Amino acid sequence: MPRQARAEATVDAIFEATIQLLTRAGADSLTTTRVAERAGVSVGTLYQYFPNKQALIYALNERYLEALAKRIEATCSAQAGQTAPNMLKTLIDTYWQAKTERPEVTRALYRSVADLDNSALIETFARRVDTATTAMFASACDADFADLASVNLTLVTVIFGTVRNAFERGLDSGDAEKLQGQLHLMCDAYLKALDRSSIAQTL
Amino acid sequence: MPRQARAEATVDAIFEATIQLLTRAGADSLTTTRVAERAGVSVGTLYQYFPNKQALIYALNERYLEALAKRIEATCSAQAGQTAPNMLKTLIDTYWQAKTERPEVTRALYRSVADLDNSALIETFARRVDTATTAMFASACDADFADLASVNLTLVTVIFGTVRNAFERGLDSGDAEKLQGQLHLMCDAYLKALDRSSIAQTL
Amino acid sequence: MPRQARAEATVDAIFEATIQLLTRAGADSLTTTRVAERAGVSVGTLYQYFPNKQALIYALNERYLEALAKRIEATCSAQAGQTAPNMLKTLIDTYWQAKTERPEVTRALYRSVADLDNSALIETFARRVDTATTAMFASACDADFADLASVNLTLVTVIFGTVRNAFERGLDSGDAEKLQGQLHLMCDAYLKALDRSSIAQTL
Amino acid sequence: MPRQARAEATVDAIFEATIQLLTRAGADSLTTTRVAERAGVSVGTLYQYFPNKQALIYALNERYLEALAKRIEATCSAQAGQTAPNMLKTLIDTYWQAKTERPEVTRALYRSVADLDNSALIETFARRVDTATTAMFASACDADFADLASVNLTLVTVIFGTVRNAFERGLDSGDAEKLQGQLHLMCDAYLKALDRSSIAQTL
DNA sequence: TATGAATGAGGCTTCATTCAT
DNA sequence: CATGAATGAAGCCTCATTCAT
Repeated sequence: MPRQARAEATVDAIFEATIQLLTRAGADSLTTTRVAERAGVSVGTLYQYFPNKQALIYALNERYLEALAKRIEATCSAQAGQTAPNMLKTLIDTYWQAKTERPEVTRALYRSVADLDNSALIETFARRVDTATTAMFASACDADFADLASVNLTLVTVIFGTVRNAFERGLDSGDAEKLQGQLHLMCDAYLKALDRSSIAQTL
Repeated sequence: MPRQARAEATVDAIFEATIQLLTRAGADSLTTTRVAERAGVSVGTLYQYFPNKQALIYALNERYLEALAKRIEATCSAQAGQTAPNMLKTLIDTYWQAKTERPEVTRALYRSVADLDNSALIETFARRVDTATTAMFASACDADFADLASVNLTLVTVIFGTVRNAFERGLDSGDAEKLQGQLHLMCDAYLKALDRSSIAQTL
Repeated sequence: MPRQARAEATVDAIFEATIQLLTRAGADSLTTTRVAERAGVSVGTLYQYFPNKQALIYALNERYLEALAKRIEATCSAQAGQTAPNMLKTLIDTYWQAKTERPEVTRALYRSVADLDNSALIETFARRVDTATTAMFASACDADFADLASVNLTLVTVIFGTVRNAFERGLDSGDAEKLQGQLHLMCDAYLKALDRSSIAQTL
Repeated sequence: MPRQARAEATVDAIFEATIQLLTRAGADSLTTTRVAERAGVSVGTLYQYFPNKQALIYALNERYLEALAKRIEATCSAQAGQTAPNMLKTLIDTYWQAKTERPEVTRALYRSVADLDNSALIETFARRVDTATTAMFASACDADFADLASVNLTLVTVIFGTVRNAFERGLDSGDAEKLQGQLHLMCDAYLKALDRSSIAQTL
């Protein structure tokens, strides 16, 4: 147990140090020596846990996406059986919150990814999220989607994309809040439009 | 003028070489020597045109965003006086097309930006686009927006964000097309919803 | 005794692992950790038996040379009182066989010696061999050497040197066999020439 | 010309520095930084001429063997048409001299080779030498070899091997001289023995 | 003005060795 | 006695940048 625990603590410290360096100074100042130093371990130790620098960055992103996916899955479970607008609202707010609560971390991770083949990571994340949100939307008490897959893809892509773009633009909090509101509105409108078109198809 | 022309050709060659390297092998293989080599000039010459490597990447992105902004501005001018749905459709398709027609270049530039303070670039780009799209929407023959700034911000952020996210997910062309259609639908629905709510407010 | 036995087994395992690594991958992949791993013990244990890496390699060579010396001594004892040509033949064949029967091991040891001050080892080995061969040649029933020391040095150096050089050239087995035959011939001729010159001197 | 000349001077300096380090301190103190330092250039420059450390050592050995091969070829040409014993004497003395005149260099190169796949080098060298010595022996005015290839291989292997072994044993100059004399004797005796056996075959 | 050899700081990584458990 | 995680000095190599030609 002490072994296991210590190892975990070490890895945590390394991750934390990585994020700190990434936020403080930018991706190019991220050296393995510096990470180890700030984490309070020797470089050798770092290399005992990560075979190389890329693996460290990869693992960091993996861990972040893992946490984010869990959070979204929790949100989706909690919303099972609710109305679609409620679901949307919760999904938007959760994701927005997640990306915004530690903006430097978010930015740091976006940057760290630059020289990394993270497509596998992204795909895994996307699949998990898609599964969760699809299940949620399927359980909506007030809607029945003709093409759930398509609707789900659209909503997820729009919401996630919008949040990222809002983030990158560096909107001030006023604009951000307004935008968040408008996004709610837009997604709701989309659902209603779908409803109408599906009724039209049914008739 | 021959001097001018030669210089321009050199700079073009350097940019092209940069993109090629970025495309072929990833950001970490982008060395000034390699860029110069592929551009058919010496490193010294490269440094005659760019004070350092960052400046080169910065200029490359600047040039790309400049072209993209011009394209969007042209689209907006061309759509002046049209119906809002038409405007939306054109805007979405233009942006989507621009990001998709040379996907490796798009990806390369996304990556190149990693260790660059490109916020000024982004801001300039955003301002130009906002001006153009705002003017366009203001000229719509079938709509009159109560809070044009807000609507504009929303649409631009949603559209650009969605396209980027779609791009990053690596959607296959079928899904991409579906998504593009749904995005049209969603934006239209948003406009209609605005209309109704504005009427409601007016009453 | 169980203690003793276990220790010996461990040391054997370490030696074996060392040779395997040396054989498989070349001297630069020979790390203490890797040796321990392959030997099925921990690095700590390895350091219980050898104060440092050099000592391990030194001991390995020592052991090899010890075995080789023993083998040569045995051959020499067995040949006591025989004819000189028989002695030569046996000496050549024994040494050739010893270096050839596990060529990768031979090569591995040659390589391992690179950054080692093995002159003491070599000298000890040389002295033992010289003693044994000198005694053997002195007992030849058909010869009486005027300058036994000189003859012995010559024969031993020529034989050992030739075998090593043949080994390094990577001769195919056909050439190797031919060469071995010629070496017999040459050594015999040498003895006869000595004989004649010694008779000449006597007259 | 100045460019070419400077480059050559630089490479020479690097080689010289490498040999110095190799002789002074042993193979494991041979670091690229140290080589560059002693050669009076920067590491970067070293790496402009040699892609990595191994390549440097390889090139050093290549150059040494090239020079040695040339020297042997010259000796062989000079001896064309002479008597076989003269040839032998010259060959032995040349090789002995070459290996002995700068013993630290010889030793250093023997060691440097440890973690290098120099089989190609050795083979090339062997082929060149074999060609030269074969031609020489074929031209002997007093001998006609039934199996020239075999005789040549034997003589070359014996001579080169003996010299190396003598070298490694660290013989004092008295013993060395004696041994050299005995080697002459032995080789001559070998030739005579061949002669007799060939006559025997002819009869 | 173009060239490209030279520079050298600094990054990544390995591995012999130690020592707390 | 054995273990193996931790250490950190030190090696190899890259690459942005300069400057003599």
